[in-house]
Amino acid sequence: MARPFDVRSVEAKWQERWRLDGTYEVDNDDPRERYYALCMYPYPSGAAHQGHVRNYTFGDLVVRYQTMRGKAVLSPFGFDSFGLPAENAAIKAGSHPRIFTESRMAELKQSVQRLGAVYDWRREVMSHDPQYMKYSQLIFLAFLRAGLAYRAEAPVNWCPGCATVLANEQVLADGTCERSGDVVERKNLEQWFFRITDYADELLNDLDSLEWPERVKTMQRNWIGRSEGVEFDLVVADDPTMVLRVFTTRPDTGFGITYAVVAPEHPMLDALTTDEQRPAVEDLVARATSLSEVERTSSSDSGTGLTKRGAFTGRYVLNPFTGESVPLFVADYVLGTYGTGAIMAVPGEDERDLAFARAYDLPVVHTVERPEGTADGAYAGDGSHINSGFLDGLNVADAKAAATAFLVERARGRATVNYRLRDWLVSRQRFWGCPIPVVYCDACGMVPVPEDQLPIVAPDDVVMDRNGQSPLATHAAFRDTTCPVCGGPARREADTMDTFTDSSWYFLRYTDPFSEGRPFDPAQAAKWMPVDQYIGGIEHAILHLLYARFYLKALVDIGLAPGLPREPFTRLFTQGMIRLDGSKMSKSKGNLIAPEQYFDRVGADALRVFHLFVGPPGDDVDWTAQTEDVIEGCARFLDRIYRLATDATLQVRPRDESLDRPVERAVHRTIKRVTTDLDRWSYNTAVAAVMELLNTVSKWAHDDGVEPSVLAEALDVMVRLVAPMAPHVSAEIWEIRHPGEPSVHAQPWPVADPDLLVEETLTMVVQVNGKVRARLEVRADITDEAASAAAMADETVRQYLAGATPSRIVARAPRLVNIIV
RNA sequence: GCCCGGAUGGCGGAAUCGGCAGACGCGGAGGCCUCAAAAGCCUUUACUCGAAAGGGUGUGUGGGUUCAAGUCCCACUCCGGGCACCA
Repeated sequence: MARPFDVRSVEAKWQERWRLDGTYEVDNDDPRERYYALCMYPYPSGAAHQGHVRNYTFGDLVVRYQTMRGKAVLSPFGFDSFGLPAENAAIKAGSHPRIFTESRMAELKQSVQRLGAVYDWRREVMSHDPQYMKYSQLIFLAFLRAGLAYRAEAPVNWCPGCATVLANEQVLADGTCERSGDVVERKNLEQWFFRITDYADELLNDLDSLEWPERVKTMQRNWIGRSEGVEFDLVVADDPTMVLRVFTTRPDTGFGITYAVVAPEHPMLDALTTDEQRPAVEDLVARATSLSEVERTSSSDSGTGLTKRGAFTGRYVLNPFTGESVPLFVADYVLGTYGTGAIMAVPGEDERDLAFARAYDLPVVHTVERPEGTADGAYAGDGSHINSGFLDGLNVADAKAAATAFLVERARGRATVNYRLRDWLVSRQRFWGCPIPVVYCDACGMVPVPEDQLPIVAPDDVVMDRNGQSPLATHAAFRDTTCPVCGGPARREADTMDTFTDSSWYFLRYTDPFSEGRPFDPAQAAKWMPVDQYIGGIEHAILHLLYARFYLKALVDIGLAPGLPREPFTRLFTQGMIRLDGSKMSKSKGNLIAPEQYFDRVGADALRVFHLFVGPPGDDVDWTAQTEDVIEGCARFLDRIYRLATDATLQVRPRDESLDRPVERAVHRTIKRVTTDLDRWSYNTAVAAVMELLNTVSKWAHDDGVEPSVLAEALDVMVRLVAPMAPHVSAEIWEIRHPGEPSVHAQPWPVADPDLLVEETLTMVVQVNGKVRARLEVRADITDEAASAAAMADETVRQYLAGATPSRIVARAPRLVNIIV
């Protein structure tokens, strides 16, 4: 393409100028209204790909737009620089993860700068920076003091081939290791946890106040999985001293209990098992625990989607409602980790219980009357109770209340709430992460590292091989230390923290990046928090966003963040993915389209406009053969603005109201459209609106000649409207048109003149029986009566009426009249 | 299996409150400029019947509400994403 200007040198020139000017560096005491715009900090996987480009294009548009609206915009950048890929690459190359990480950060930074995205680089944060680690560890210790961090045994994915722990995403759907192909086992290890479940209710309730996409809020609600129910005791039939605690959300169906189930992990299982049943039970337990979690839950059959495996324990328990003895089973469909690890089974109203009852030939009693024609499966809906003694005739809600009262009185029951959410397991048996700052002393036990000894940094001289243990566990100089309490020999914790802990507070460090002695000064953070606009991928809808919300609430509660809001991100926008040949574009899939070639060929501005224009920002983008053409079209659009705005050859003529007024109206309508579109995340239509304006102005200028003041106003507005979208070319045009004046990016955002938004006349549609038959030019303030009269008087309309008398006329002046005959 | 999205020309998409379906762009067709090409500019482009004037049809499918439905309601099909036995 022949361009009217040298894209590469123009873009390089402005990028250099923005860097030197520091326009987008903001101080915490800036007097302007504050705005915190944030893109999720990236894992440095190398040079940027189109997903990054899309993310930072949106983010930079927000930064530049809000700056033009007069705000002090905090726009920081940093790196989620700990993580597994760098560690694996280092193992493969026999190198150090820092080397990979730092070179990749440099590449990504370079791409981001060539995109023309502007940041306050003084505030850059990297999670592997010892200065950052120091405070990640300090927060951990604060959590520990506050009782929010604790140690417990937990099962991990253990690969016998690699002799190491795998992350869930490294375990394939068939339960094997993605690297070695070995069957992954479950193994119990002592692990660190954070008590996120203490915040379950608040995390759930506060979602209501957030301007987030509904589907993200729904995903978080489901993840937390609050359910109200009753806990009560089932008494063992032949030994009233033994009771089994169960949890149910359907106490009202209690008359339908025909058996009960304990989880294979249940602590009382051994005591509950009779000698003759012990072999069968042990067999079932061995099977359930030897399988990986994936395998245990993935086997299916066609009917219910699930195969239930169980064994009779030899015991019976008493149904508290009927006093009958029902058999007690162990089955792997009951989880040890949820509720009490044991259930009452009601196959009449629960699908899973029904599947088990059918497999083991257990009786089914219906306790809720089902509507006519309901399939003969388990019925979970509302209805009148039957076969239920004192509950008969009650609906589900009333029966629940009555049954709960009954259980509270007769079976040591209590109303309770359970959550699907579990505590956050933060231990990782990894090298390339933030070490957990505790030591183990033979005399004193677990001892926190004193804060003045932070940060605990992993040594550089480690051997990155794959012998199965974290390099930290075998590195004597790191491992062996002295106890801070008694001075005796001690071992350092060899595990590192989940990298989600790093990303749970980086946005706070940005507000006060040089803070010493504490993660951030709450007074400084309070100047910016909460983040006004957070932008990132939908893939972080649950974990990252939930953990970050938990962190801030906890930091406020334990005194590290007094005065801060309890929610970090007011508005969230989740951008769509870029897909190539139907699958997500990502480094791990190796299907990246590098932006560099576009920077060289068409320029960053054209690529930015493409990402804004191609479709709704929240939708996925398919990168296809046509994409190249669309990007060129975007470059063409920018070239046309450039040519028109710098064209000195246009014919000049005197002002003519009838020619110029429509152009002025178009300009101000466009200001209105673009402004509302930018505010409602409709970037594709905002670009389209500017394209339309360009077409209008361009046609007018060429057909009618130019009235200089109208043209100047139109062009200056247009350049300001595209400034957040295509910052380089707009800055260049502005400089040509206004030499010596402040940059377009320092100009105020245009404001629409309300007088020019009011239409004097417009086109009214006349329908006959709902079909459009005529269009009339009418005054904007026409009444319904006058509109109907005008419609009836129209010659074309009369032809369609063919003399018939309308039975009804619907008038919606000034838009439409519908004549019904 | 459950939950959440989505389906509109050849393609990406627009239609903010139930009121002109297809804005804007890509691609296609024709033309201007040129020795020629590239670039640029102009016209045209949902489908269909028709020589034209003009008519008919049309927003995944089938029903419904309404003067009027891409938009609201019911049932379904297909596609994408998330979660996988949460009692």
